[in-house]
Formats: sequence, structure tokens, C-alpha cells
Amino acid sequence: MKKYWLMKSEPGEVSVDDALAAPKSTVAWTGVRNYQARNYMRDGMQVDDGVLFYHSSCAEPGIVGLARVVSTPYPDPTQFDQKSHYYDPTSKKEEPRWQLVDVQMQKKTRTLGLPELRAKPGLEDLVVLRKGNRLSITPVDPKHWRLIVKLLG
DNA sequence: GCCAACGTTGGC
DNA sequence: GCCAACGTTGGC
Repeated sequence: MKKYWLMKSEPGEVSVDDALAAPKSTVAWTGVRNYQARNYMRDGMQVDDGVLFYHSSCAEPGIVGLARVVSTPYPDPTQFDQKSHYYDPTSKKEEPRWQLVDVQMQKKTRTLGLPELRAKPGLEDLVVLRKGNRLSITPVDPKHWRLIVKLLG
């Protein structure tokens, strides 16, 4: 059963344009260092799941593209890279702590910002709209996905 | 820069 | 296992 997700990225790190410009429009979702978000990638995602690409910590936060999961989970290489901001000295090669998936951009869309999302009847329960939500990866209900795709035209 | 809302760490 | 202190996220 196909599932749907919202994945946050800071455009200063990896923007929707960066993802589009990557080989095969595909990026490894590096840098997740939160167990719940990791578990969604490691245990919840399957190839071909739908992804809402979201820009966070920027001038206009919101959904900026449609993507899909294109790999099964594998160890995040940045956890072993001493020069990386995401280096984790406590993670062992034999037992990697952080797993990720590859995500392929399908389509860059207009920016569907938070005010519009909040105003849309039917999206009240979208996880990313919840107060205090900080999780970088959240599940998206199929009915929310359909509404959002429709909104994006 | 502010601050709410978490998650993590570490002393006990 | 508790919980205070601390760090991070992310909108505003």
C-alpha cells in the first residue's frame, strides 16, 4: 500500500532546485538525526511512496514540489564522515544508527505556503500544521495528499 | 532575535 | 527512573 510523507529541507542546504539539478533529480536524504524521523524512513517508507517536498527555515516556508521515494533504507554516509556537520562519533560502521532513503523529484510546484495550507478546509489535521511541530518527516494522510495535489494544480 | 515546544543528556 | 538543564527546530 502506497503511503505519503512530508519531508522538510532547508533551501539553504538542499532546495527543490538543488534536488531537480541532481543526477536523476534524486537526492539522498542525509542529515536526519531524530529517531522518529529516522524510523519513518527505516520502517515506514517503501519505494514509490509519495513525498511532499517542503522548504523550512526560510522566507516562505511551504510545499514546493512533489517527489517520491526511490530506494529502500540504507546507512546515512554522513554519520561516518568526520568533516560532515552530521558526523556522529557514537555510530558504529557495523551498526549504523542513521538510515536514509533516496528521494526523486517528480515536479517542482508553486510554493504552497503555510497561510494557504492553514486556510484550506480539510487540511486542519495535517501534521506539519500542528503547533510546535518540529519533526522533519511526517506521514501525510491520503486524503490530505489528494487535496494538496489538487491545490497545486 | 524571540520564544514555544520538544528531544537529549546526565546527575542522582 | 526522574527531572532539570541544555540544545535544537522553525515560524514569526
